[in-house]
Amino acid sequence: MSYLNELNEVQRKAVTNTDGPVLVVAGPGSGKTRVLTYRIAHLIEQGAAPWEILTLTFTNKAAKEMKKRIATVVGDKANKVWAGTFHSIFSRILRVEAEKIGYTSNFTIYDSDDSKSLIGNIIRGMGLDTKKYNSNAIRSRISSAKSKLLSPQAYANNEEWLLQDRMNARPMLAEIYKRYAARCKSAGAMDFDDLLFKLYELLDQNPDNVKEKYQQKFKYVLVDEFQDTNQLQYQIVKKLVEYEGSPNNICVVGDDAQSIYAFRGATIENILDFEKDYKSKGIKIFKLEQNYRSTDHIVQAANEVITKNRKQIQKKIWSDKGEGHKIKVIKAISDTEEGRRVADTIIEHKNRYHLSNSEIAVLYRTNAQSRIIEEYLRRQNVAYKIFGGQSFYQRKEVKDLLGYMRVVVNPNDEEAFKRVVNFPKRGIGKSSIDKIIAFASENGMSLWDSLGKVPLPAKATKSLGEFVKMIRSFQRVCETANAYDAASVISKKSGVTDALKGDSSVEGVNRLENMNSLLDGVKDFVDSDEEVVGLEDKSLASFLQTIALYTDQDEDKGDKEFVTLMSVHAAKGLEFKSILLTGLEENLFPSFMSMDSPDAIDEERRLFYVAITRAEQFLTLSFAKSRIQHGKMRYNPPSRFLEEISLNHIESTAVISGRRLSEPSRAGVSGNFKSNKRAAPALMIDPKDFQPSPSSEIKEGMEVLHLKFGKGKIVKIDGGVENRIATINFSQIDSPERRIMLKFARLQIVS
DNA sequence: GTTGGTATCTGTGGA
DNA sequence: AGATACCAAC
Repeated sequence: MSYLNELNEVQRKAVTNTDGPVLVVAGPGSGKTRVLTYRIAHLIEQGAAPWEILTLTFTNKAAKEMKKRIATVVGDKANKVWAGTFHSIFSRILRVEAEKIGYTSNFTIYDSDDSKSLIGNIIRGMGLDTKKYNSNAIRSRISSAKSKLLSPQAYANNEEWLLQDRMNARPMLAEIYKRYAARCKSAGAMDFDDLLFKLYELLDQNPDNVKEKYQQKFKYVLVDEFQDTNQLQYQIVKKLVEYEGSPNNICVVGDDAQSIYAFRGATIENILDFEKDYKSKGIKIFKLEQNYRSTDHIVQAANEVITKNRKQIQKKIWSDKGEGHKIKVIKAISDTEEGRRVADTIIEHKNRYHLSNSEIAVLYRTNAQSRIIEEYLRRQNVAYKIFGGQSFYQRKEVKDLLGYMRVVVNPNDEEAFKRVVNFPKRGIGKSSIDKIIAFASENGMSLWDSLGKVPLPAKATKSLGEFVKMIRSFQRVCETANAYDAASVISKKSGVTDALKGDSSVEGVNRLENMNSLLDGVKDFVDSDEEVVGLEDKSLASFLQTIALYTDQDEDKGDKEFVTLMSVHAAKGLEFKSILLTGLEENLFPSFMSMDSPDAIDEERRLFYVAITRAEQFLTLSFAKSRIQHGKMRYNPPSRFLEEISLNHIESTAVISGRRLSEPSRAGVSGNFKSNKRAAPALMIDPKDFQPSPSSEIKEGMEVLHLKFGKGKIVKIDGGVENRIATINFSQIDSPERRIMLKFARLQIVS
């Protein structure tokens, strides 16, 4: 058991206390994954059967990584451990038990686009105002209802929720939820929340004692990232663990300070309550506070920031890695300058500290920020890879081909049916489809089953007949063929690839390539000999269920060296020698969505905490004074989180672009990063009196007004047509001569 | 039913 | 800015 020697004392206790309930509070970089994997390995070494161990994670990647590390201790047996995401493990169980809840095992998984589209359809079908009933808002409301265990019936009887809906002028929400659930059911589809909710219902209703079956099967239950679970997930876990005579072998691992998924129903109360819930069962609690990842300036900055939050489990992370480098702050004038300077910093890190690309990551709050960074990395010839954002599976052409596969596997799948029934065009238009939908939902049937029962124009009837025939022929292929052979036939005969072959534009070629990559993906799935418990066949149905829950960061890095670009959310659980965290501005990070809620701000702060604790040695924080957001120039002040780090952790007296940052601002706010007089003078002009002129009208010699710099005279204009730069002499400020990009400038012509 | 255009709005994170 | 929704003309 040499692996026990690789652990510190607390870690070792967390690994070897295998019986009864255990809570491991694990700070960032404290060896959490090591504890979890060694604990599982230890269980197996002590005689537990691998298939009796259930380990729930949030990403496929985490599960995969864990299995790999378990295998280094116990060998191939590791593959028999049930380790996976909540969604993937539960969908495997539901596939087996589908008949018990009125589904078939080839049910479809609706992604959020499918859900949104179906909800939009229902709203329009009910004749409701699509502005009041915004399908995204409705979808997230339904999602949060499910995550709080509210079925449509329970919702309709819940005064609190109904009242909230009335106050939001959306009294029909309960009805929409009811219809949505019914439509999913007749389509043989489950959305992401259903994968949890239906399992809960299955265990709760317990047909054929299915609950006992799984209680007995899973002797040990482990949950990673417990702070990100929602009520529903916790209740399911409890159902599996709690029964008469249960040993309560449940181990949850998490860090309340890293809870960043409240927006999808996660509740920090789960980890806060866990202790209480299992006190009488002899819970043991272990706190991992030593950070093995980062040097001290980074660790202390993180501690400082997180103390500003109100609710938390007391703990203080520490490191013995030495002081390390101070945190560097980049203050950029614009988002493009930020991109340029981020790229410069990366070059510097590579040259001066000999970091390789793979040791560097650029993080941002929103995926939309990646574009500018990308541009400057390309200019500097730095290899990079963007994670997240629009995923491969959300591209139109990929969805089209997937749509065919889905209809073949489950012809009741309404969203897939709508997508492909008239693609390529075969003369089945909106009105025909609307008629079918109306008939189907009135009779509680699927669209597919309604075909032939609805009178349609002759042309539509004929094409629909051919469509049905084609799908049936694909289904026959599927009876014997594996996923790849079936997918190849479908892609050829359905006409989706032919529709693209004529398109020789760059995008067209790209689309065809994407479709081919999808086919390659099917092939990989078929050829892979990796053993996954609960997933034993290579059918098309099996492929679809796998990829529905498959996400972005699964692809291996390969041997290519690149700088990683990703959102802060996506970076959770990862670490890099150098982290560049960008866009630290109010309304961006913290997000504007969080501005009116202290709880939401706390969550943003935890997100910031997650971001900075990814860094091992170098942390660079950047913000831009101006940035194009949603097509408009925005001027956001520096993020409050920057202010929350004390200056002694920040590099070189905080001189940034030649100006001291630490001068107190005029308003008397003791902010380190609040603008001071020289950096950005207070407004000289009342915005009410200010009307910017179109930049195209600005010419040399004119007198103009600037909100902050006051009156100025245009000395000269140079630069290209698209990028005219004016040199302006502002007589009212200290250093009067300024060079201003006209396309960004807001100037009012005086004369 | 299809096509192409304009108007509108929304606007984070992700299984 | 970009996607989507809607509308008018073919």
